[in-house]
Amino acid sequence: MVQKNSIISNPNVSVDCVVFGFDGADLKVLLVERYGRDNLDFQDDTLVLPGDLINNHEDLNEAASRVLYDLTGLTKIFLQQIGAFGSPKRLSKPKDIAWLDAVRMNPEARVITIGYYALINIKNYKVRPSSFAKHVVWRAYDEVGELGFDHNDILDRAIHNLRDQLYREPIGFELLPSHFSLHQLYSLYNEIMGGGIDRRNFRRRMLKTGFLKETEEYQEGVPHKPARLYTFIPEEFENASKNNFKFY
Amino acid sequence: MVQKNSIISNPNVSVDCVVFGFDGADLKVLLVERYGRDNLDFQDDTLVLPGDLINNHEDLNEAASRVLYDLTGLTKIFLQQIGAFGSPKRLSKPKDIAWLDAVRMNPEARVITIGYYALINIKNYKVRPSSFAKHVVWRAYDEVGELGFDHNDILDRAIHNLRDQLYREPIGFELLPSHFSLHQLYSLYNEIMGGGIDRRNFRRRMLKTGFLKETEEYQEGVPHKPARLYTFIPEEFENASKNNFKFY
DNA sequence: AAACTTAGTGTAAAAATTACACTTTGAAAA
DNA sequence: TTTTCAAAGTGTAATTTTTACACTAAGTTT
Repeated sequence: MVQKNSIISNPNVSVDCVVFGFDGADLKVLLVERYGRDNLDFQDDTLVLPGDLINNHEDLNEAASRVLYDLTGLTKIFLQQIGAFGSPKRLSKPKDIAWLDAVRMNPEARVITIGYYALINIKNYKVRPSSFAKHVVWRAYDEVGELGFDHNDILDRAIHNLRDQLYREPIGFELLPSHFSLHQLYSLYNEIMGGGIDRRNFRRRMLKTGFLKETEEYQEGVPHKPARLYTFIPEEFENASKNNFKFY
Repeated sequence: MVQKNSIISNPNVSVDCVVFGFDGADLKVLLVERYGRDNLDFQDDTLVLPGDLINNHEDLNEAASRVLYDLTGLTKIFLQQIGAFGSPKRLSKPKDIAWLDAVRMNPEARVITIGYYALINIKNYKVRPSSFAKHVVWRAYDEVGELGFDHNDILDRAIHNLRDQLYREPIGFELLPSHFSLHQLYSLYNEIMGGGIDRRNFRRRMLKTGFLKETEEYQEGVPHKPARLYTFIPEEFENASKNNFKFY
């Protein structure tokens, strides 16, 4: 168990965030263009998840929150840890090695990253004129290609955890405005879960949970019958439906 | 996102394992007495989860496997990551600080740990005459008291993940001998899930899954009708019951 | 006024879940 | 050898949950 005389060099530890948003039709992921730390001129066209090294005295969740704050200006973002990624072979793609070289990092250097996923209401997100706004891009989940480092692995775990959690906890609201139509909610579930949800059954089931409250507001500016807007009551979830919540 | 000129000192990274076993009645956890790295004489009576710092070039899972191998002599143990624990305040209990002092570690030093949980067949476990066998103890889950460091937090996450996974994947078999009675399996589920499972319904449901195969063996040495033994067929789970598996 | 588009609604059949008690079998005791 | 003991093994009916499915209502545009 103890490993007596081997020399252990401490790895760098970073956080990387999979930020999900929903535009009404597609599940989107926030990506950034890779840049060089202390060498900001260097840049390849590789997309990566937003992330950063953790600071001393910083909680892991705090580090993830900080990354999100820098990126969006938002605090109190829904955030969930999905695990640690630490294979020494994380950085093996030629482009990754070129990047390491450009930023003068030792390719042998070990980086462990803690993955998070976050849900944000895409409308609340404002490009930050400071920071890295100009390099930030929303990309449809289906169209995310190859990312740098091992970020596709992190994304895989993130979508898996998202589906898992969406199935069992009322977290979908994090992706929507505070007042939303049942159609918006339906589209969100149907999209994330991969389709096949019955519209009528979904509606009944959602309303039966008791944690949606109807408002007196209606959709505006649509060329057809406007839908009633609802709002989510977290307390009702906590109390009433003691974990019987389930969706498809 | 980038944090320009702050000095970042790399934390130590360790793995800690919650090793579960089942003795037929209780869910057990494997604990070790804390000792001092490079100072093996120092020891307090505090129990902790088995763990170690990761080596260079070692995958996180490899590190966890190594810890388990050192402890049990077993390879190919069921192992599941449960996440990273990295609050800078992890080491705040007086005893923990005394320990850090005794082993000459800087109390400011940052340690991030990756938690795992493992399932082993308690009968296969042999105390290793080398290593730390004399300090190893199986403790009933209900009777684990206060552990050192933040290991109670890790244990909480582990039991939560175990229940979650047991509910959805056929992992209970990892805790049993390869041939087992339905009663053993029932006790295991009932114990881990916190009781209340109907014996007859459980039996029917389990057999209906199709991934239990009956053998021609029977329980021996019991003072009553001996139960038939079954065995688990992983392939049947993979193919047939495409994720429809669910228990209580 | 007609056409278009999405909102909004109910029911019946099938499947899954739950609750529940007696008979069988082998070993041990009388 | 008979009785007793302890756990093994078995089935059904009621309830609940899930699924499949199509038409009317309402507001906007043409």
